[in-house]
Amino acid sequence: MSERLKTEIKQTRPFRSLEVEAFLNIQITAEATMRGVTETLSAYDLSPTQYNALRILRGAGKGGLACSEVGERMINKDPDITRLLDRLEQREWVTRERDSNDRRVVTAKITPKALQILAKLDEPIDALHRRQLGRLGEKSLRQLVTLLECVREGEA
Amino acid sequence: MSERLKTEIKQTRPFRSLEVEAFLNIQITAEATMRGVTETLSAYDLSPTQYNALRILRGAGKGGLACSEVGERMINKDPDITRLLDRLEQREWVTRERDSNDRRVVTAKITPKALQILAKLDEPIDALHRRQLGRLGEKSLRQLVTLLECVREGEA
DNA sequence: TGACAATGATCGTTATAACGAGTATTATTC
DNA sequence: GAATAATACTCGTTATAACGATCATTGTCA
Repeated sequence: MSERLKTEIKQTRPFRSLEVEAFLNIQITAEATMRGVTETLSAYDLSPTQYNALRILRGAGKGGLACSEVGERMINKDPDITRLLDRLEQREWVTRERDSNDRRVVTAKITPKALQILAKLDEPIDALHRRQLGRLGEKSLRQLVTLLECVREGEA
Repeated sequence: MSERLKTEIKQTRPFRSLEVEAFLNIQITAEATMRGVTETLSAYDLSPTQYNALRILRGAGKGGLACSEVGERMINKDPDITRLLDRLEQREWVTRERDSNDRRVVTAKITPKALQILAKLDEPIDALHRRQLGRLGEKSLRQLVTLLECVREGEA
């Protein structure tokens, strides 16, 4: 961030406390780092939410995952997984079928077509993260991760 | 965050790199801390975006602020400030008028009604941030802020 | 076992976000 | 000083998100 903008933030947002400053910094940094990802994904007409869901399904492997499990693992808890998966199914990036054991459950699986797209995206996305965060070096990154995990401790 | 969930994240999202781990931690923490704010605001039927805009206009003082300036200072760069302000104006939280010097510019000002609501929200929101972040203590919070600012340095 | 609660997913509806195109006003350039 | 570009905002449209209500299936317990 430029000195100009940093100064402007301090001036226009007179922090009432260090906690508020930290909160805003988390939000702004999340937004700033996400923006690059969104731009990279736009080449494939893929939203961050959709990308997140596909990454989760890839991670789940061949067995697929129940819709509700996908929802729980999403970064932003989308309250309507059904229609998110509807859209992914329409594009043939996901298949769904009812579980035979528990017929309430619908299991979603990622298709080879989507796996190909994800494979193409891996390199650019990794490179982007290295550009955005690599500068900090291993020690600072570990520190950052630790601090952020500590923030979330209280939510349990 | 519970150990259970932390373990689950490591298992289900096998990080390809420390940078990816940091990126996801930033996103998840931003989402987690924002959730509480959203809940607090819901009592006043106020979205985080609207709240952010009102906070900016309060910070701008009596002179108000051009629509575009509001947009630039928003956390999430809403590409359609017009309709965001439309909705705030309908609820009589904002007034708008054309600048007489430069008639392209529309200046928005916060109303006393909105200032009252913000005043009521200040205490609960601050308390929330203290609950979420206060546990870290001053030293860790400063460290976190510094690290996050450092992440954004590269964006300039 | 039959009533009732809990779970998992879907769908109807409304509000908001996202993407472009369009309009009015001011600045620039030849 | 007329044509062009740049700026600041507005608006039409489509897609997505958010909020509830609903439905089918399974679990619980008297």
